[in-house]
Amino acid sequence: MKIVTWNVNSIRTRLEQVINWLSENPVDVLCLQETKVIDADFPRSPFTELGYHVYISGQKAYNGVALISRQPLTEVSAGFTAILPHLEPEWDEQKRVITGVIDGIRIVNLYVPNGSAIGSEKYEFKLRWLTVLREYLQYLLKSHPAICICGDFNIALESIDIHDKVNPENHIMASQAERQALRDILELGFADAFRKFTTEGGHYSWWDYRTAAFRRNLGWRIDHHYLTPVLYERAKSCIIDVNPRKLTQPSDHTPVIVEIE
Amino acid sequence: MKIVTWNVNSIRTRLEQVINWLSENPVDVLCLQETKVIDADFPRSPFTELGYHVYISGQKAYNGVALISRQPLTEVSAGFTAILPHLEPEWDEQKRVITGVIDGIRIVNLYVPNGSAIGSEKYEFKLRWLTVLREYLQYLLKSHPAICICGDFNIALESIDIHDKVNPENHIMASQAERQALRDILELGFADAFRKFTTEGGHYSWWDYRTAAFRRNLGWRIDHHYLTPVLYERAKSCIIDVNPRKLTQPSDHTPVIVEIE
DNA sequence: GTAGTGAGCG
DNA sequence: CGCTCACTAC
Repeated sequence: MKIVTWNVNSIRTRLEQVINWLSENPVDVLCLQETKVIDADFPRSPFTELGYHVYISGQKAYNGVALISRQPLTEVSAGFTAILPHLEPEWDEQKRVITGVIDGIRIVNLYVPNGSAIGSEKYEFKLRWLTVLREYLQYLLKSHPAICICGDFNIALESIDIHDKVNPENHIMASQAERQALRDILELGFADAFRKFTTEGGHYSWWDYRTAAFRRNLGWRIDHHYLTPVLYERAKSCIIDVNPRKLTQPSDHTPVIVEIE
Repeated sequence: MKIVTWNVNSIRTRLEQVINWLSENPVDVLCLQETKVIDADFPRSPFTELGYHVYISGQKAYNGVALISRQPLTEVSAGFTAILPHLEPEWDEQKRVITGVIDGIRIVNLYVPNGSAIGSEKYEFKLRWLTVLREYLQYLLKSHPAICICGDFNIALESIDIHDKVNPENHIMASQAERQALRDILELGFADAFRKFTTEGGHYSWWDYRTAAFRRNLGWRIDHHYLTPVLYERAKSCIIDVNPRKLTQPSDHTPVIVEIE
């Protein structure tokens, strides 16, 4: 089974590229982030016409996540509060979480807040959001030994995940507090699928639109699959497909594909 | 000699279509309207690389005219005040007029104000603008017997120039006052090149983007070539090329080509 | 419906 | 840089 994460930066703008890619890469589950569209306007039919099932949680202009699955998913839910009813409903105003189960694997598709700048209000929100995510995953782990969390984490855990033109410690997406918050989550029992197969640096999944970052390969690896041990064992490959980033009018992110046997 | 008028509705958005058309139709002079770009940002090189000379008068966001000529033009000037220095400079704030001479023919490329709605302030401006245009042409006629005025006139003179789903008299671009203002200009000594060759209706140069007007052929003939007698005699054809309007992301106008022997 | 602008975001 | 929105124009 192939599970893909791809921040498409507007599904309406990127629809043709996503459909072309999916036609050539008929993966099992495609996890999209930053769809930037309300559910009523999500372009479902191009996916259903390819034989996929579509599960979405979107809003106007910002955020938005989607699960596109060849087989129907079960136990689909959007947001934190579906799993953690005690939470304030405000935690689900931003559409950043959707989950479903396929073949006994719970897939959690995430769009982690960007955080803007270290110390900003949005930064503090990002850190709080990650503590809620930890609680959410902790709950899911009670009933699901096989969990794949994937998405745009907006965090690079190690310096080899970032080009060397940047001082990680002082940069959003690489600060101590962000990395620690993510490590606290992984300590629940998740491992980075990509690092099972690739130990060297220089592999990135996002390049800033500005400063010709892609041409100069000034990238970051911030799109991840984190697997519980039973799945990590079964992981057969984890590949970043750089090609979509080379197209004209690309997303700033490119797809990452994990294959689980 | 072939002289073309084409309201391109943004030369930056339409550049590829215009260049493709010009490559396949290597006309002598291409008169563009609604270029919607300041002179510094006009895409000159695609035209110069085809061997054309470029003369422009543009502004930000609105209006803008250009003369694209295979041979260099002489006596090029933009605006009314270059010819009528007594006018208030405000008359040239909107970039709607450019003229130049080739082979003894003075070409006047116009983007007549749209007028918005009958009775509006913009409507009154359109009518006043047409009286200034009359004065401008009257002056030019003193020294040039061979004049071709062409462009987007935003006026359909006869009911056969408009599809029949509209009540002309009450419609902007067809009101009595607009038609009379244009007739007052033509009485200086200009004749409609298109009507030398085609007497029947149903030939249009503009279709509203809205209401699927092109598919239903609900068009207007508002892009014209008006010729002084010496040129009218020499006119060999006047053709509306509907094909560019059929492309994806077209201008709402399509080119009109007059051939002068 | 399809251009343009400017602001907000990342 | 490239996406959103809300606005304006035609």
